[in-house]
Amino acid sequence: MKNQTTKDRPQRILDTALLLFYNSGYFNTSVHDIQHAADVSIGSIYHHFGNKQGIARALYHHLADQMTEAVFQIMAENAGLYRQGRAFLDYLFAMAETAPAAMHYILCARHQEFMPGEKSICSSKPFERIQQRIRQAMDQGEIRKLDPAIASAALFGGAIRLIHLRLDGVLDRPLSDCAAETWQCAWRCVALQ
Amino acid sequence: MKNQTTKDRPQRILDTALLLFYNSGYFNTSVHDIQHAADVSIGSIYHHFGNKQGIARALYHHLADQMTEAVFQIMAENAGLYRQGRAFLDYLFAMAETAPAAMHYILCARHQEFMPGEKSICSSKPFERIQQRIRQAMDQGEIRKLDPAIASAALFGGAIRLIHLRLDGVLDRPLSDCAAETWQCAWRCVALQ
DNA sequence: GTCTATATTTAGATAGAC
DNA sequence: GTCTATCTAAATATAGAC
Repeated sequence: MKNQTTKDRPQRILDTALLLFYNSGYFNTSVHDIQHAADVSIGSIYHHFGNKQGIARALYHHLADQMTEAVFQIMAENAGLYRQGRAFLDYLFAMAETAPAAMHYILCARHQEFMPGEKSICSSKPFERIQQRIRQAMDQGEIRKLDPAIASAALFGGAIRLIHLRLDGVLDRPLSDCAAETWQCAWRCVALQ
Repeated sequence: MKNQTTKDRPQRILDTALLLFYNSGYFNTSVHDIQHAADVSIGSIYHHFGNKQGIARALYHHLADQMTEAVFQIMAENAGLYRQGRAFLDYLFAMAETAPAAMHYILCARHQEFMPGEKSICSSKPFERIQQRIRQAMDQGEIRKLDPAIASAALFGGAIRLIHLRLDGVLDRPLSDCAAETWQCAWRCVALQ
Protein backbone atom coordinates (compact mmCIF):
# COMPACT_ATOMS: atom_id res chain seq x y z
CA MET A 1 0.00 0.00 0.00
CA LYS A 2 2.60 2.51 1.15
CA ASN A 3 5.47 3.62 -1.01
CA GLN A 4 7.63 0.68 -1.94
CA THR A 5 11.22 0.79 -0.83
CA THR A 6 13.67 2.08 -3.36
CA LYS A 7 15.72 2.79 -0.30
CA ASP A 8 15.18 0.98 2.97
CA ARG A 9 12.80 2.66 5.32
CA PRO A 10 15.20 3.72 8.08
CA GLN A 11 17.30 5.58 5.56
CA ARG A 12 14.28 7.18 3.96
CA ILE A 13 13.08 8.30 7.36
CA LEU A 14 16.45 9.87 8.13
CA ASP A 15 16.66 11.62 4.78
CA THR A 16 13.18 13.01 5.14
CA ALA A 17 13.73 14.11 8.72
CA LEU A 18 16.94 15.90 7.77
CA LEU A 19 15.16 17.81 5.04
CA LEU A 20 12.30 18.81 7.31
CA PHE A 21 14.68 19.80 10.10
CA TYR A 22 16.49 21.99 7.59
CA ASN A 23 13.36 23.65 6.33
CA SER A 24 11.51 24.11 9.60
CA GLY A 25 13.82 23.19 12.44
CA TYR A 26 13.66 20.22 14.77
CA PHE A 27 10.96 21.61 17.02
CA ASN A 28 8.69 22.73 14.23
CA THR A 29 8.80 19.25 12.74
CA SER A 30 6.50 16.67 14.28
CA VAL A 31 6.89 12.93 14.02
CA HIS A 32 3.66 13.01 12.08
CA ASP A 33 5.23 15.41 9.59
CA ILE A 34 8.12 13.03 9.06
CA GLN A 35 5.81 10.07 8.79
CA HIS A 36 3.73 11.80 6.19
CA ALA A 37 6.57 13.22 4.12
CA ALA A 38 8.49 9.94 4.14
CA ASP A 39 5.33 8.06 3.25
CA VAL A 40 5.90 5.65 6.08
CA SER A 41 3.81 4.66 9.07
CA ILE A 42 4.38 6.21 12.43
CA GLY A 43 4.78 2.76 13.92
CA SER A 44 7.71 2.18 11.62
CA ILE A 45 9.47 5.28 12.85
CA TYR A 46 9.09 4.34 16.49
CA HIS A 47 10.11 0.79 15.74
CA HIS A 48 13.41 1.90 14.23
CA PHE A 49 14.31 4.93 16.29
CA GLY A 50 12.47 4.61 19.60
CA ASN A 51 11.48 8.24 19.78
CA LYS A 52 11.91 11.56 18.05
CA GLN A 53 15.25 12.21 19.71
CA GLY A 54 16.39 8.87 18.37
CA ILE A 55 16.02 10.18 14.83
CA ALA A 56 18.03 13.26 15.69
CA ARG A 57 20.79 11.23 17.31
CA ALA A 58 21.03 8.73 14.48
CA LEU A 59 21.28 11.60 12.03
CA TYR A 60 23.88 13.35 14.12
CA HIS A 61 26.16 10.34 14.51
CA HIS A 62 25.81 9.42 10.89
CA LEU A 63 26.81 12.87 9.67
CA ALA A 64 29.53 13.37 12.26
CA ASP A 65 31.10 10.04 11.31
CA GLN A 66 30.97 11.06 7.69
CA MET A 67 32.78 14.28 8.45
CA THR A 68 35.34 12.54 10.62
CA GLU A 69 36.14 10.21 7.77
CA ALA A 70 36.46 13.13 5.38
CA VAL A 71 38.83 14.96 7.73
CA PHE A 72 41.12 11.97 8.14
CA GLN A 73 41.14 11.39 4.41
CA ILE A 74 42.01 15.02 3.76
CA MET A 75 44.86 14.82 6.26
CA ALA A 76 46.20 11.71 4.56
CA GLU A 77 45.93 12.97 1.01
CA ASN A 78 47.42 16.42 1.50
CA ALA A 79 50.76 17.57 2.78
CA GLY A 80 51.21 20.59 5.03
CA LEU A 81 48.60 22.50 6.97
CA TYR A 82 48.18 25.07 4.23
CA ARG A 83 46.93 22.50 1.73
CA GLN A 84 45.10 20.42 4.29
CA GLY A 85 43.23 23.45 5.56
CA ARG A 86 42.32 24.54 2.08
CA ALA A 87 41.08 21.06 1.23
CA PHE A 88 38.93 21.04 4.36
CA LEU A 89 37.51 24.43 3.53
CA ASP A 90 36.72 23.24 0.01
CA TYR A 91 35.02 20.20 1.47
CA LEU A 92 32.87 22.31 3.80
CA PHE A 93 31.93 24.81 1.11
CA ALA A 94 31.11 22.08 -1.40
CA MET A 95 28.99 20.21 1.11
CA ALA A 96 27.13 23.38 2.05
CA GLU A 97 26.13 23.75 -1.59
CA THR A 98 25.40 20.15 -2.49
CA ALA A 99 24.02 18.96 0.84
CA PRO A 100 22.85 22.10 2.62
CA ALA A 101 20.52 20.24 4.94
CA ALA A 102 23.36 18.06 6.20
CA MET A 103 25.75 20.96 6.59
CA HIS A 104 23.11 23.02 8.35
CA TYR A 105 22.36 20.18 10.73
CA ILE A 106 26.03 19.72 11.57
CA LEU A 107 27.12 23.33 11.85
CA CYS A 108 24.04 25.43 12.57
CA ALA A 109 21.56 23.36 14.55
CA ARG A 110 21.45 23.84 18.32
CA HIS A 111 22.10 20.21 19.18
CA GLN A 112 22.12 20.73 22.91
CA GLU A 113 18.52 21.86 22.77
CA PHE A 114 17.17 18.63 21.38
CA MET A 115 19.88 16.10 22.21
CA PRO A 116 20.81 16.82 25.82
CA GLY A 117 24.04 15.23 26.85
CA GLU A 118 25.32 14.90 23.32
CA LYS A 119 28.82 16.26 22.85
CA SER A 120 29.02 19.45 20.78
CA ILE A 121 30.21 18.79 17.27
CA CYS A 122 32.95 21.35 17.86
CA SER A 123 34.48 19.24 20.58
CA SER A 124 34.07 15.97 18.70
CA LYS A 125 36.45 13.95 16.58
CA PRO A 126 36.72 15.93 13.34
CA PHE A 127 37.28 19.28 15.02
CA GLU A 128 39.54 17.77 17.66
CA ARG A 129 41.66 16.31 14.91
CA ILE A 130 42.01 19.65 13.20
CA GLN A 131 43.02 21.42 16.36
CA GLN A 132 45.56 18.71 17.04
CA ARG A 133 46.98 19.23 13.58
CA ILE A 134 47.17 22.96 14.16
CA ARG A 135 49.12 22.40 17.34
CA GLN A 136 51.51 20.14 15.49
CA ALA A 137 52.01 22.73 12.77
CA MET A 138 52.97 25.25 15.45
CA ASP A 139 55.52 22.90 16.95
CA GLN A 140 56.99 22.23 13.54
CA GLY A 141 57.29 25.92 12.82
CA GLU A 142 54.86 25.84 9.93
CA ILE A 143 52.69 28.56 11.46
CA ARG A 144 53.01 31.15 14.21
CA LYS A 145 52.71 30.13 17.82
CA LEU A 146 49.27 31.11 19.04
CA ASP A 147 46.69 29.91 21.46
CA PRO A 148 45.34 26.80 19.70
CA ALA A 149 41.69 27.73 20.23
CA ILE A 150 42.26 31.20 18.83
CA ALA A 151 44.24 29.83 15.92
CA SER A 152 41.47 27.37 15.03
CA ALA A 153 38.85 30.07 15.24
CA ALA A 154 41.00 32.38 13.16
CA LEU A 155 41.66 29.78 10.48
CA PHE A 156 38.11 28.50 10.08
CA GLY A 157 35.92 31.05 11.79
CA GLY A 158 35.58 33.11 8.65
CA ALA A 159 34.62 30.10 6.56
CA ILE A 160 32.12 28.84 9.10
CA ARG A 161 30.62 32.29 9.32
CA LEU A 162 30.16 32.40 5.57
CA ILE A 163 28.50 28.98 5.67
CA HIS A 164 26.09 30.21 8.31
CA LEU A 165 25.27 33.27 6.22
CA ARG A 166 24.83 31.21 3.11
CA LEU A 167 22.58 28.61 4.71
CA ASP A 168 20.49 31.29 6.38
CA GLY A 169 19.93 32.91 3.00
CA VAL A 170 21.90 36.07 3.78
CA LEU A 171 24.64 35.37 1.25
CA ASP A 172 23.39 34.80 -2.26
CA ARG A 173 26.68 33.89 -3.91
CA PRO A 174 27.75 30.22 -4.09
CA LEU A 175 30.42 29.52 -1.53
CA SER A 176 32.72 27.88 -4.05
CA ASP A 177 33.29 31.36 -5.48
CA CYS A 178 34.59 32.49 -2.11
CA ALA A 179 36.95 29.64 -1.32
CA ALA A 180 40.23 31.03 -2.62
CA GLU A 181 39.87 34.50 -1.12
CA THR A 182 38.55 33.15 2.17
CA TRP A 183 41.48 30.82 2.57
CA GLN A 184 43.97 33.47 1.56
CA CYS A 185 42.55 35.71 4.30
CA ALA A 186 42.51 32.94 6.86
CA TRP A 187 46.05 31.83 6.23
CA ARG A 188 47.38 35.34 6.83
CA CYS A 189 46.21 35.01 10.43
CA VAL A 190 48.65 32.22 11.14
CA ALA A 191 51.33 32.67 8.49
CA LEU A 192 54.85 33.03 9.84
CA GLN A 193 55.76 36.22 8.05
CA MET B 1 -0.43 38.51 46.38
CA LYS B 2 2.17 37.95 43.69
CA ASN B 3 5.67 39.38 43.79
CA GLN B 4 5.56 43.12 44.07
CA THR B 5 7.17 45.09 41.33
CA THR B 6 10.71 46.18 41.94
CA LYS B 7 10.82 46.29 38.16
CA ASP B 8 7.70 46.63 36.09
CA ARG B 9 6.17 43.38 35.00
CA PRO B 10 6.83 43.55 31.26
CA GLN B 11 10.53 43.98 31.91
CA ARG B 12 10.59 41.20 34.46
CA ILE B 13 8.85 38.91 32.02
CA LEU B 14 11.41 39.70 29.33
CA ASP B 15 14.36 39.22 31.67
CA THR B 16 13.02 35.91 32.86
CA ALA B 17 12.22 34.68 29.37
CA LEU B 18 15.70 35.58 28.16
CA LEU B 19 17.25 33.59 30.95
CA LEU B 20 15.06 30.56 30.33
CA PHE B 21 15.65 30.75 26.58
CA TYR B 22 19.36 30.77 27.28
CA ASN B 23 19.24 27.79 29.61
CA SER B 24 16.78 25.62 27.74
CA GLY B 25 16.09 27.18 24.39
CA TYR B 26 12.94 28.83 23.13
CA PHE B 27 11.09 25.63 22.33
CA ASN B 28 11.90 23.92 25.61
CA THR B 29 10.52 26.89 27.50
CA SER B 30 6.77 27.06 27.94
CA VAL B 31 4.79 30.16 28.72
CA HIS B 32 3.96 28.47 32.01
CA ASP B 33 7.67 28.18 32.77
CA ILE B 34 8.10 31.89 32.19
CA GLN B 35 5.01 32.71 34.19
CA HIS B 36 6.23 30.63 37.09
CA ALA B 37 9.83 31.81 37.07
CA ALA B 38 8.85 35.47 36.73
CA ASP B 39 6.28 35.05 39.47
CA VAL B 40 3.64 36.63 37.29
CA SER B 41 0.29 35.42 36.07
CA ILE B 42 -0.12 33.93 32.65
CA GLY B 43 -2.83 36.45 31.89
CA SER B 44 -0.33 39.23 32.43
CA ILE B 45 2.02 37.75 29.89
CA TYR B 46 -0.63 37.47 27.22
CA HIS B 47 -1.91 40.93 28.04
CA HIS B 48 1.49 42.50 27.40
CA PHE B 49 2.88 40.38 24.61
CA GLY B 50 -0.06 38.79 22.86
CA ASN B 51 1.55 35.40 22.47
CA LYS B 52 4.77 33.54 23.03
CA GLN B 53 6.29 34.80 19.82
CA GLY B 54 5.55 38.31 21.01
CA ILE B 55 7.95 37.82 23.89
CA ALA B 56 10.62 36.61 21.52
CA ARG B 57 10.13 39.53 19.16
CA ALA B 58 10.14 42.15 21.91
CA LEU B 59 13.34 40.65 23.24
CA TYR B 60 14.90 40.56 19.82
CA HIS B 61 14.14 44.16 18.94
CA HIS B 62 15.19 45.36 22.32
CA LEU B 63 18.57 43.67 22.14
CA ALA B 64 19.15 44.47 18.48
CA ASP B 65 18.47 48.15 19.13
CA GLN B 66 20.87 48.06 22.03
CA MET B 67 23.58 46.62 19.81
CA THR B 68 22.88 49.11 17.05
CA GLU B 69 23.32 51.93 19.48
CA ALA B 70 26.58 50.46 20.73
CA VAL B 71 27.91 50.09 17.19
CA PHE B 72 27.15 53.67 16.28
CA GLN B 73 28.70 54.89 19.49
CA ILE B 74 31.83 52.86 18.86
CA MET B 75 32.09 54.29 15.37
CA ALA B 76 31.80 57.80 16.73
CA GLU B 77 34.22 57.40 19.57
CA ASN B 78 37.02 55.67 17.71
CA ALA B 79 39.06 56.65 14.70
CA GLY B 80 40.08 54.22 11.98
CA LEU B 81 38.75 50.74 11.29
CA TYR B 82 41.52 49.13 13.28
CA ARG B 83 40.46 50.76 16.52
CA GLN B 84 36.77 50.65 15.76
CA GLY B 85 36.92 46.94 15.03
CA ARG B 86 38.89 46.28 18.17
CA ALA B 87 36.38 48.25 20.23
CA PHE B 88 33.53 46.28 18.71
CA LEU B 89 35.26 43.01 19.45
CA ASP B 90 35.84 44.11 23.03
CA TYR B 91 32.19 45.02 23.29
CA LEU B 92 31.07 41.62 22.02
CA PHE B 93 33.46 39.71 24.25
CA ALA B 94 32.54 41.74 27.31
CA MET B 95 28.85 41.30 26.69
CA ALA B 96 29.28 37.55 26.20
CA GLU B 97 30.79 37.38 29.67
CA THR B 98 28.55 39.80 31.53
CA ALA B 99 25.29 39.14 29.70
CA PRO B 100 25.69 35.70 28.17
CA ALA B 101 21.97 35.15 27.80
CA ALA B 102 21.59 38.31 25.74
CA MET B 103 24.63 37.56 23.61
CA HIS B 104 23.47 34.01 23.07
CA TYR B 105 20.04 35.17 22.03
CA ILE B 106 21.45 37.66 19.56
CA LEU B 107 24.23 35.59 18.03
CA CYS B 108 23.39 31.92 18.58
CA ALA B 109 19.63 31.50 18.61
CA ARG B 110 17.95 30.30 15.43
CA HIS B 111 15.59 33.25 15.10
CA GLN B 112 14.01 32.13 11.88
CA GLU B 113 12.70 29.02 13.60
CA PHE B 114 10.57 30.88 16.12
CA MET B 115 10.15 34.32 14.54
CA PRO B 116 9.30 33.61 10.91
CA GLY B 117 9.67 36.65 8.71
CA GLU B 118 12.02 38.40 11.09
CA LYS B 119 15.15 39.71 9.41
CA SER B 120 18.32 37.88 10.38
CA ILE B 121 20.40 39.84 12.84
CA CYS B 122 23.32 39.52 10.43
CA SER B 123 21.51 41.52 7.80
CA SER B 124 20.17 44.07 10.25
CA LYS B 125 21.36 47.51 11.21
CA PRO B 126 24.43 46.88 13.37
CA PHE B 127 26.00 44.37 11.01
CA GLU B 128 25.01 46.41 7.96
CA ARG B 129 26.74 49.40 9.47
CA ILE B 130 29.93 47.47 10.03
CA GLN B 131 30.02 46.12 6.53
CA GLN B 132 29.45 49.63 5.20
CA ARG B 133 32.38 50.84 7.28
CA ILE B 134 34.56 48.04 5.93
CA ARG B 135 33.72 49.04 2.38
CA GLN B 136 34.63 52.61 3.16
CA ALA B 137 37.95 51.55 4.67
CA MET B 138 38.74 49.71 1.43
CA ASP B 139 37.98 52.78 -0.64
CA GLN B 140 40.15 54.90 1.59
CA GLY B 141 43.02 52.47 1.29
CA GLU B 142 43.01 51.59 4.96
CA ILE B 143 42.69 47.88 4.23
CA ARG B 144 43.10 45.58 1.23
CA LYS B 145 40.44 45.43 -1.42
CA LEU B 146 38.43 42.27 -0.88
CA ASP B 147 34.92 41.05 -1.34
CA PRO B 148 33.05 42.89 1.45
CA ALA B 149 31.24 39.78 2.71
CA ILE B 150 34.48 37.83 2.87
CA ALA B 151 36.26 40.69 4.57
CA SER B 152 33.55 40.97 7.23
CA ALA B 153 33.62 37.26 7.85
CA ALA B 154 37.40 37.30 8.01
CA LEU B 155 37.49 40.22 10.44
CA PHE B 156 34.82 39.02 12.85
CA GLY B 157 34.28 35.35 12.03
CA GLY B 158 36.99 34.24 14.41
CA ALA B 159 35.59 36.33 17.26
CA ILE B 160 32.05 35.18 16.66
CA ARG B 161 33.23 31.59 16.53
CA LEU B 162 34.94 32.00 19.90
CA ILE B 163 31.77 33.48 21.35
CA HIS B 164 29.78 30.50 20.13
CA LEU B 165 32.29 28.13 21.66
CA ARG B 166 32.34 30.03 24.91
CA LEU B 167 28.56 30.22 25.25
CA ASP B 168 28.19 26.57 24.37
CA GLY B 169 30.59 25.68 27.15
CA VAL B 170 33.33 24.40 24.86
CA LEU B 171 35.79 27.16 25.71
CA ASP B 172 36.50 27.52 29.40
CA ARG B 173 38.66 30.61 29.27
CA PRO B 174 37.09 34.09 29.64
CA LEU B 175 36.89 35.76 26.26
CA SER B 176 38.49 38.95 27.53
CA ASP B 177 41.75 36.99 27.73
CA CYS B 178 41.49 36.28 24.01
CA ALA B 179 40.68 39.72 22.72
CA ALA B 180 44.14 41.03 21.87
CA GLU B 181 45.35 37.90 20.09
CA THR B 182 42.04 37.40 18.29
CA TRP B 183 42.09 40.91 16.92
CA GLN B 184 45.72 40.71 15.96
CA CYS B 185 44.91 37.58 13.94
CA ALA B 186 41.84 39.11 12.38
CA TRP B 187 43.54 42.30 11.33
CA ARG B 188 46.22 40.39 9.44
CA CYS B 189 43.47 39.17 7.10
CA VAL B 190 42.79 42.64 5.82
CA ALA B 191 46.00 44.55 6.56
CA LEU B 192 47.62 46.23 3.59
CA GLN B 193 51.08 44.81 4.08
C1' DG C 1 -3.49 45.47 34.58
C1' DT C 2 -3.68 41.33 36.99
C1' DC C 3 -5.48 37.14 38.23
C1' DT C 4 -7.56 32.01 38.08
C1' DA C 5 -9.78 28.62 35.70
C1' DT C 6 -10.67 26.53 31.53
C1' DA C 7 -10.86 25.47 26.57
C1' DT C 8 -8.60 23.66 22.48
C1' DT C 9 -5.25 21.61 19.92
C1' DT C 10 -1.58 18.89 18.91
C1' DA C 11 2.44 16.69 20.12
C1' DG C 12 4.84 12.38 21.39
C1' DA C 13 4.12 7.83 22.20
C1' DT C 14 1.75 3.06 22.62
C1' DA C 15 -1.22 -1.13 21.54
C1' DG C 16 -2.01 -4.68 19.07
C1' DA C 17 -3.54 -6.67 14.43
C1' DC C 18 -1.29 -8.34 10.33
C1' DG D 1 8.70 -4.92 10.20
C1' DT D 2 4.74 -2.38 9.05
C1' DC D 3 0.41 -0.65 9.78
C1' DT D 4 -3.96 1.95 11.94
C1' DA D 5 -6.25 3.55 15.75
C1' DT D 6 -5.91 5.39 20.09
C1' DC D 7 -4.16 7.30 24.49
C1' DT D 8 -2.17 10.86 27.37
C1' DA D 9 0.15 14.80 28.53
C1' DA D 10 1.23 19.33 27.81
C1' DA D 11 1.36 23.51 25.38
C1' DT D 12 -0.77 27.74 23.63
C1' DA D 13 -4.25 30.61 24.25
C1' DT D 14 -8.85 32.58 26.00
C1' DA D 15 -12.69 34.07 29.19
C1' DG D 16 -14.13 36.70 32.40
C1' DA D 17 -13.97 38.15 37.43
C1' DC D 18 -11.61 41.62 40.14
